[in-house]
Amino acid sequence: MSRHPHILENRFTDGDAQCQQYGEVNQLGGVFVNGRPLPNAVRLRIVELAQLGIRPCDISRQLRVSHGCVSKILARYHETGSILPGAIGGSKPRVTTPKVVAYIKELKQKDPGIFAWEIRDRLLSDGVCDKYNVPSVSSISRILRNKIGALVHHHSGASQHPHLYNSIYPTYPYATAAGAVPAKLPGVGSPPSPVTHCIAPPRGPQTHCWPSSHSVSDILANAHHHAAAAAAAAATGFRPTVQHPSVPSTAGQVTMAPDPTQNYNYYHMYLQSCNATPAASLAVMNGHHGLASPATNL
DNA sequence: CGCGTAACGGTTGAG
DNA sequence: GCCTCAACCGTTACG
Repeated sequence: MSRHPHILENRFTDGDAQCQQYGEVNQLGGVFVNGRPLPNAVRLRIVELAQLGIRPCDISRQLRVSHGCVSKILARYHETGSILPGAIGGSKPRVTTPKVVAYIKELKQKDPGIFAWEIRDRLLSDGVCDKYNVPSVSSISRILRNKIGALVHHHSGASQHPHLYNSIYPTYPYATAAGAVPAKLPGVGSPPSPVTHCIAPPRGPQTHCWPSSHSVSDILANAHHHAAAAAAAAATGFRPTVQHPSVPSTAGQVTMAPDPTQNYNYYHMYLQSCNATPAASLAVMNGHHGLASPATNL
C-alpha cells in the first residue's frame, strides 16, 4: 500500500494501533498513532482515574493524552458505558434490506395504489423499520420501480436470508454506535447500559454474536496491555498502576497508588504491546489462549 | 484555567 | 485487486 509500507508490516488484521511501532508525539509528549484508537489500557486508565475523582485536565497531563480525547472518552463512557472505540471502517448497512423490500412488495401487492409515503408510514407503524432505518420515500419509490419486479421473478430474496439483517437493524441507531460495543468496566462506576458480553457489532451483517474485528482484539488485547504495562513498570521502576480489568477494584478502592502528579507515560504500553508476536495476537484474537477472555468480563 | 467541540488529517473496511 | 465512501480515530485550536 502506498500509505505507510513500514507500518503495514507491523499491523495485524484489525487496527491495533498498539501493534504499530510508528507513532507521533502530541503536544503533551504522549505517543499516539494518527487515525487509530488509543490502546485499551490507556482508555481504561482514563476512566479509572476519572472514577477516582481526578480532573480530566489532570488525567490529560498524567497520561499525556489530549484533553479533547480524554473528554471524548469520558463522555462516551458516561453515555454508553463503553470504553471501547467505535467500529472503524466499513459501510453503512443499507436500509433497503431484503426484509424491507419484501414487506414493501407485500404492501404494494395488497394495495397497488398505495403511495410511497404510505408505505413508509406502514414500515414504521408495523415495526418493520424504526425511524433510524426506515427508507426514504424516494428510496421506496426506487424500490417499487426497480426491485419489486425483479423480486417477483426471484421469488423474494428476503425469504432466502431472512436472518441476515434482522439481528442488526433493531440496533441500527448509529448515534450510539459505540454503545453497541460496550466493554463494560466492572467495578468502575455504574455505566448506564448494562450489557452482556454478547457484543453486538455496530454494523455489518454478522449473524453471530461477535464484536467487530477490532473490538475483539481491543478487548482481548487488554490482557496484553496490562501484562505489558506491569512488565514495563517493573522494568522501569514504575509503579504498576494498571490493573487487570477482570480483577477490578471496586469503585472506591482502586489501588492505583500513584500520586497524580507523577508523569505517567504510557509509551511503554505502546512499546510493550508491540512486542506481542503476530501469532500470539492472532491466537488471542481467535480465543486460542489460556486466558479467560477479558471480553467476557468487561 | 478547565472543558466542550469543530476542524483536520489520518485509518479502516464493506460494498 | 483496486477504488470509493462513510464510518471512526486523536490532536489541535478555538470559544
